[in-house]
Amino acid sequence: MYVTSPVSIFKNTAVVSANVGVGGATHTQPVHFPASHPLFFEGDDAEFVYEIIEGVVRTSKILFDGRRQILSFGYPGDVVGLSHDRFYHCDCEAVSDAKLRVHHKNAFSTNFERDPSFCNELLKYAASEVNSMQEHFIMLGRKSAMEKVASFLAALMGRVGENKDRRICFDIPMPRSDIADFLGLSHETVSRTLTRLRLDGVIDLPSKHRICVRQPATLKALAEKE
Amino acid sequence: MYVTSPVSIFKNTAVVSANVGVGGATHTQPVHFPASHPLFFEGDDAEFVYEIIEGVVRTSKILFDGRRQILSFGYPGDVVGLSHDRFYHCDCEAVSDAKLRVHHKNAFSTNFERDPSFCNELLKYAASEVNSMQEHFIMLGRKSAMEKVASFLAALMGRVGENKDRRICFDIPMPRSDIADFLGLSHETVSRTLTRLRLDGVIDLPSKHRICVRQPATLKALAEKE
DNA sequence: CGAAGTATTGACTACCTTCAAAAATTGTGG
DNA sequence: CCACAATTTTTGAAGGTAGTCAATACTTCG
Repeated sequence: MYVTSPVSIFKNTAVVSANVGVGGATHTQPVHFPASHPLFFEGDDAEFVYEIIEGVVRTSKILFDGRRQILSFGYPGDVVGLSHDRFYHCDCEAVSDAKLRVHHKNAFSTNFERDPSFCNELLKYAASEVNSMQEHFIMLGRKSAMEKVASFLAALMGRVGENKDRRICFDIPMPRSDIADFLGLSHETVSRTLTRLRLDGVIDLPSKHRICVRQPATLKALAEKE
Repeated sequence: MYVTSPVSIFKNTAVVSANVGVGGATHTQPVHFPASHPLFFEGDDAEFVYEIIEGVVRTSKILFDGRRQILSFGYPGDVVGLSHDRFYHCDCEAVSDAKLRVHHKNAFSTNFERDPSFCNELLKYAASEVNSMQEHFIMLGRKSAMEKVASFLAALMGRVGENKDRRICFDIPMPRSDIADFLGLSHETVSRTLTRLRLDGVIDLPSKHRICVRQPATLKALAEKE
């Protein structure tokens, strides 16, 4: 009935992200961005659109007193940096080392005129983007810490998880504080919740940046009910 | 630098809302919906798009156990019910008595093909919609109860406030529980926070559904810092 | 006027945050 | 390659903000 893909919370971007081919854009060489390197800042001239080839980026907004809300994690196939006006509306940095294809914004807008169906396609992605953001509203507004963390892990599991002897494993390239700022929690609470999941036998933590899910069904259940 | 309008949090809709003219649609008579009357439910066939002429509607999502997150309040000029697929992705009800113009979805999609600039226009609105939703992320994830309520009142003030002998007054058609579910709070906390604002002399509450702001500057300051 | 729904207020509780310190990991320069 | 510094993560203890439960007041509506 409800057709949101489990990975949707990772697709949000600067303004609109679209997991679509960038038809007609010049094929530039992917550019390497080292971990923590900024792509752009809020208020900058929105000159470029970034297509993520490899690695992970984060988009965020900062409040005057330093409080931060991470809006999205961008994974390969996602696009960040689209804007409805001249400016970027959030900060964006590489989480891990990343390879990005950099397109000039005009490569997009001229496409709209040449190819109306491309605009239509983008519009659909924008709509599903809005839809996935609405899911995140419930997460931020109405879920407990355990539900938030479990939802986050379950989504990552669905998107980048790989089967390894009965467990579903994946990397978590971002630090705990990023997860915290994405879920509206403190990094201590994220850490404590992960520990509890580990002690309960739901997950293993072979290293700080790697998670193996022993009980996927339990994790999914926790994502909706604690 | 940041070009979000202060009213933006009220524009979010079922999937995409657009405060734009519905060019080319047949001009049907506005239909009256009494207070609390549902427009559509999540999962329903997304047959119609609703243009709000008068009154207020709310869009929401319900969790399995009854927890609710209100996604948006729709005011005159807003459009609700657009979907990227065949189905609605949230519930929608009239908050107060409302007059709505009901368009068949085809009136929109055929427009895309006839008029590419209409699609482009819609895309821009979708992008600014995403932008305003991102503001709401910070609200839900990182703001205190006082900041949330103050932000909400400040936004309403900017959108529908009217000057009355040195105060800015406006109606609040929705019950406290709606405000609570929009801000991710309990209705008791909303009530307590309004009382505190009243005792502090920032607002008057001439009736349950009416607010007069005595100190607009203070209110705006509280919206960002408590 | 009485009933039902909504709003306010109070008391208590709990979840999460904050502050603090220790442990683990990562990075750097010799 | 190791030692040391810096950062990140974990864990602990204490406290606060907001939630829950409950009772009362207020509105609205039949």
